[in-house]
Amino acid sequence: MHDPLPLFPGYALRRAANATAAELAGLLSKLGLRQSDASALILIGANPGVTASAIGRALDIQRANMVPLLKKLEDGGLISRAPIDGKSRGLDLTTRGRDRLDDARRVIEAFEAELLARVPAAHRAHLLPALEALWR
Amino acid sequence: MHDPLPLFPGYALRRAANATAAELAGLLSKLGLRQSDASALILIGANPGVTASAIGRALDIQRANMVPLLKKLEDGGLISRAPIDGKSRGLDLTTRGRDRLDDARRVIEAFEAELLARVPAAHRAHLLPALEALWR
DNA sequence: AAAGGATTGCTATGATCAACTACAATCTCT
DNA sequence: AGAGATTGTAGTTGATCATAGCAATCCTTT
Repeated sequence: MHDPLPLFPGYALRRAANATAAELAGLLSKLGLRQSDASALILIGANPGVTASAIGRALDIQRANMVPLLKKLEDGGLISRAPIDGKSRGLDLTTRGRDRLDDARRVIEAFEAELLARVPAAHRAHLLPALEALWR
Repeated sequence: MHDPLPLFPGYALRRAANATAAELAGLLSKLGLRQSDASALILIGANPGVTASAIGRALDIQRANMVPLLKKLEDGGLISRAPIDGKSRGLDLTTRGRDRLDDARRVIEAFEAELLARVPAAHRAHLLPALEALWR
């Protein structure tokens, strides 16, 4: 069957993203995390006391959709919230959350390394700059 | 706010794919098409008489989910189905479907060209090969 | 030619995810 | 003090995708 689609960079981009996202999701699910969970943990770990809104902005997740995400993390004992002022609450990792983040980071970094290894050496260094140009 | 995520190629890949997919979806919606619709039209146009299952395999869409997709295209008068044998039906573009495909192709090709133009020339030629290595 | 297994198209259902609206409380700027 | 923006939350909706099951048909092997 003749299939011209893979020649479109945009199509290849979507297929590659879907395929790799599915792989990573499978790995993270063993830790009980989705990608958005892991991303949030990473950001909270790197920015103790950050607000839910700020995380949402960084990850392009609507404020409203942060609610169930953070609730799950809190219910799982991974994060805690402490009032900053009357309306904002700062997010922090619990000890448990820090451990889980360490696990997730190991999984993610191994996976990212494996991704790069798939790319022929001649193209490898160009991937990230090219993607950033598309995104930002 | 400190955000280490964009340094991960896999993360940049997902963000770039989401951003560009949203842009393309906006363009195609003016034609009343989603990406999967347009992809199906392209494949049917390139392979007259192809079956629904074959399209699904090429696009990684489950057999069951092809049903409403093709139904919409047929209801819109873009494709027709003719029995191949007792159980398979061959898909073809109607005149209307061919016209719509031409429109879609123009939109997509202009968009793909614009995508490539965003990528600095030094990286441009490396993008497609790198993506294919990740995907296949 | 008969039979077992695979394929096709379809129905129906459920899970998941993200977008949206709306709202009250609070902050910030002038 | 007041206007406008921001924060967190609830609730709803729509789109997408996976799954399981089914009847009809096909293909291959014996």
